[in-house]
Amino acid sequence: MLTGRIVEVEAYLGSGDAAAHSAAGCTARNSVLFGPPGHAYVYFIYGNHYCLNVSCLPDGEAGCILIRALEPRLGIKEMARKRGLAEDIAANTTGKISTHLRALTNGPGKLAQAFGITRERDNGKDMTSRESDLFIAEDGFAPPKIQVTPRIGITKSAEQPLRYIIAGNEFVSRKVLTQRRG
DNA sequence: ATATCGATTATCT
DNA sequence: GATAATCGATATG
Repeated sequence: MLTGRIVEVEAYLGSGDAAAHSAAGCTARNSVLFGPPGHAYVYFIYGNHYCLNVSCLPDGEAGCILIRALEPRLGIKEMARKRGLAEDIAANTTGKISTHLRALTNGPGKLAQAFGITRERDNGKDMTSRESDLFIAEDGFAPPKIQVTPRIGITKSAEQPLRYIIAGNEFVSRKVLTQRRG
C-alpha cells in the first residue's frame, strides 16, 4: 500500500473560474466534475503528466480540488521505483529529509507518477470509500497552520488565492517566499 | 539562487 | 492548429 499526507491543494471553482477545466461546460474529459462529489478527476497534461483532482460540489455542480503535493508515508521504495529514482536513497533512517525524498511527490505530476495514477485506470473512482483502491482518509494529523497563496502554473484567474499549503512543510511543490537570510 | 526552455499528446476550437 | 492546473535539464549571476 502506498500512502501520503496531503500537504498542498488548489481549489477550482464550479462557476466564475476561468482557470477551471469545467469553465466551458461538461465535456467527455471533465464529466466527472459534474457528477457527485468525492470522485477522482484525472487529466493528462503537456503530453507527459497526469494530475489528480477530487470532485467537490454537489451532483450537477462542477468544482474540484487539485492535489498538488504529498508527504510520502508508506511505500516509499515503491514510489521511488515508479518515479524512476534510486530506491535506497529514499530510505531515510537519518531523519533528515533528502532532496530525493522530496522529489517523490512534491508536485501534481510527480505524485501521480509515484502512485501510478493514470486517467485510464483511476478517473471516476470513488475516493470516499476505504473499499476503493484510491481514497482519502483522515490520519489524525492537525496542521499547525494553513497558508493561502495564488495558484501555480495557470494563466487565467491567476490572482485568486486558492492554493492551500501546510505552512513550513518540506514537501510543498514550491518554497513560499519566506525571509531567509537575515 | 532564479530564469528559460523543450518535450509530447489528449482535448477542444 | 492551438493549447495546457508540468517536469527536468540547462544556463546564468
